Amino acid sequence: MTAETTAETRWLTAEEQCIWRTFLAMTKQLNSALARQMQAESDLSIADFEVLVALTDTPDGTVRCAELARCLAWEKSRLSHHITRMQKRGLVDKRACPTDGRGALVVITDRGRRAIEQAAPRHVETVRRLVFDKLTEDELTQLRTISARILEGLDGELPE
Amino acid sequence: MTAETTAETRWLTAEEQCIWRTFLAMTKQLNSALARQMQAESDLSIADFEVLVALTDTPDGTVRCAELARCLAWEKSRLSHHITRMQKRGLVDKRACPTDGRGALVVITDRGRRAIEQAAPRHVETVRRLVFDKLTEDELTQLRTISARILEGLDGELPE
DNA sequence: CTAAGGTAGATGATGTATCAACGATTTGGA
DNA sequence: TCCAAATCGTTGATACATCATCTACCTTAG
Repeated sequence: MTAETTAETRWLTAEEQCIWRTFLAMTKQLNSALARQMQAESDLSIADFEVLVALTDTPDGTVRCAELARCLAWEKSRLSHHITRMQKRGLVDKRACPTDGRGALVVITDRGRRAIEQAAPRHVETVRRLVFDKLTEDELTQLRTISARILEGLDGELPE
Repeated sequence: MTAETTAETRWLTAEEQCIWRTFLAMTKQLNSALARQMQAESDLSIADFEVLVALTDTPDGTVRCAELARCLAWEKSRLSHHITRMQKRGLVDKRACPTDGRGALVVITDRGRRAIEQAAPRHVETVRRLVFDKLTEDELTQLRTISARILEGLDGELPE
């Protein structure tokens, strides 16, 4: 219908389609399962968990918004909205930054600390059960190699 | 801090953490890259694409809502909302089901057909470039084995 | 010192996913 | 035959991600 300016499409073979569909189903269902588990057992989303992990990685549980956005690879807007919601739930708090009048500091609250201390072991246990316990040593090595190689090629595909 | 009712947590070793983080980063960035490509080149989301693929898999481009929801593994509510939006964009249409008064049929429109015929080759090309071209034959086989094994264990983790 | 340009974060609008509740219809068993 | 239960799809509420835009503040060239 439209002119093919590039070469003929290299469609996937039946074999390749099967691999691709299996891989997609696995990643999708694994993410769902991890999210469900954390929501059900700890009342946190994966995003909440990531924020809390980043905060507990520092000695005082305090991180600049910009730094947090960078290390989570989130848009600053997404972070801002998310922190607002987490603040309403009492998991984090916000403070003015003493060294930069534009800045804001995110601080983990006691409630936030209790939440992640309860969530972390259960999350790790789930990851172990669903992934690490299922694979042999060799397969884990293969998974790392494969993931790293694909990831490498994605660096050139950044959002502009 | 809280009583450990289960055994000690089997935390991930540094090695395991590295594998896990690499795997998570890969799947996340791969999904983003695929979504961005389809949005930029074909003005479709991955979800739109999946719906259109399911519709073109039938001879008349018509599928019952319930069947569509089942084969996409979507909630019926999500499908309903999504189809409404796709209908507004002229990609699909809805009809009453002649054999079941409760039912609804989703039909692909000419515009929807043109959209997927343009999108499909570009999507396949991207999948090839980002994944299949990056891996050896052996690695593809390994990826299938690994994905299948993890997926198998997830069947028991269905949403209730 | 001041004006220009950059950076930090907040906000509102839009599109999307999930959940609970609902009305309509079909189905299966008494 | 008739009613209760199950199924089908829709709707509204809520939560989340992204985009464009905005304000406040910092930095630096002049």
